[in-house]
Amino acid sequence: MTKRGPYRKGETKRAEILQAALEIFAEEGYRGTSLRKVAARCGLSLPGVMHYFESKEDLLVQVLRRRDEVEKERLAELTGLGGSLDTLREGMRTPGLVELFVSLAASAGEHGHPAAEFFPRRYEELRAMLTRRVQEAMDEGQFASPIPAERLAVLLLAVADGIQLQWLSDRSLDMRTPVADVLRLLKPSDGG
Amino acid sequence: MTKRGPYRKGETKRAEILQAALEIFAEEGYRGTSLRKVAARCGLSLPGVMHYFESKEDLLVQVLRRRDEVEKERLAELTGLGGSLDTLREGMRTPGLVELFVSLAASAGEHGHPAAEFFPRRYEELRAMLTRRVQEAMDEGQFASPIPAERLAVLLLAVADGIQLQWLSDRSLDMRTPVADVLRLLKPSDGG
DNA sequence: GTCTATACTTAGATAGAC
DNA sequence: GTCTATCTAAGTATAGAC
Repeated sequence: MTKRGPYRKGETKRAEILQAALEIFAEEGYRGTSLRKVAARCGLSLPGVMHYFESKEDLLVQVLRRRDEVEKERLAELTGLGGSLDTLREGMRTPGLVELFVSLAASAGEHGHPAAEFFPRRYEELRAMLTRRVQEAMDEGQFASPIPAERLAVLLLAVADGIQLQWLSDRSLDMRTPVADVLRLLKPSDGG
Repeated sequence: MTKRGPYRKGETKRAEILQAALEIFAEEGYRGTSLRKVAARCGLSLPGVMHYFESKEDLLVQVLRRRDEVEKERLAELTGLGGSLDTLREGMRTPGLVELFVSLAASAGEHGHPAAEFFPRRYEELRAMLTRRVQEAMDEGQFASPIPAERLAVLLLAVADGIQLQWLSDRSLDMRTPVADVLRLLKPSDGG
């Protein structure tokens, strides 16, 4: 039987385009990559690609969105906090994707920009998820701090994002260490 | 007497252009702002502006560079760690400048891009400065942690940067809290 | 609904005159 | 040092074939 149910017609093609874009961005960086190039890899013309997306920015955001969905599945399986934060970056280990992520994050404040819809929601969800896991860790006595879980979630997310910025400038930097370090600061045994 | 000494001819005009760019970016965001617009504010044509800069990206980076020099002077006056981290962001409190900063940081890994020269150096300097101040605080007993000062510097910088990413998506977020929170985690009295 | 061809518009870059 | 004119690349919009 042909694909029906949850998949509308054309969804498979759209996914194919996003996949092609993802690959090109990962290989050559997303800057200096025109949509015509993405189209060529799919054997399409530019308007052929634009049939599936409202604008270039829309396509870029959907690349991230797709990436996120894959991550989310993995995150759902995990319960640990360290693993969650690591997973947040694992899908972003290629420079091209990190560049795309950071660059679009810069547009999250522009009204009408697709990123302005994506990022606030994404951050909300991530903070909520992290807050739960921090709270769990505190309940279990793994963490101890007078700072409420919500604020620690903001803090942890900031570390995970911020280290990526530094990593773009210095790829020899290990991205796991800072995350591990904050978590260590939260361990009761490490207090003065 | 006319300006001589350390200032070459044309430096004043270059500064004027950077100032105009800074203002426009602060007012309207740097995206969607063409160089022709910047040129117009200076009473110049596009080539008139390009005479002073190798490319648009070059101009953008120099806007950040200029901003940084102003910050550095303030930073030199401070000795406290919290104040240093706060100052790092105060010059970046307008969304347009934060967007510019984040967006260019995304290009720091591209060889040949002006940002690839600016950001690694900037981060190096900031980490060195923060390392010194963290070490001082530890020596004075204000902080206590088995984690070495260098790594804490990376961590603190990540928090300061990362919170800006979240801020772009949610401007109601207070950027000082997370920085204050990490510093609090480092205080010996807060251990479990 | 899917896709091509074509044309439009903007923006950064460059050449050469003054 | 600055302009006019021009070039090129890229995103966008339209018309229409299938």
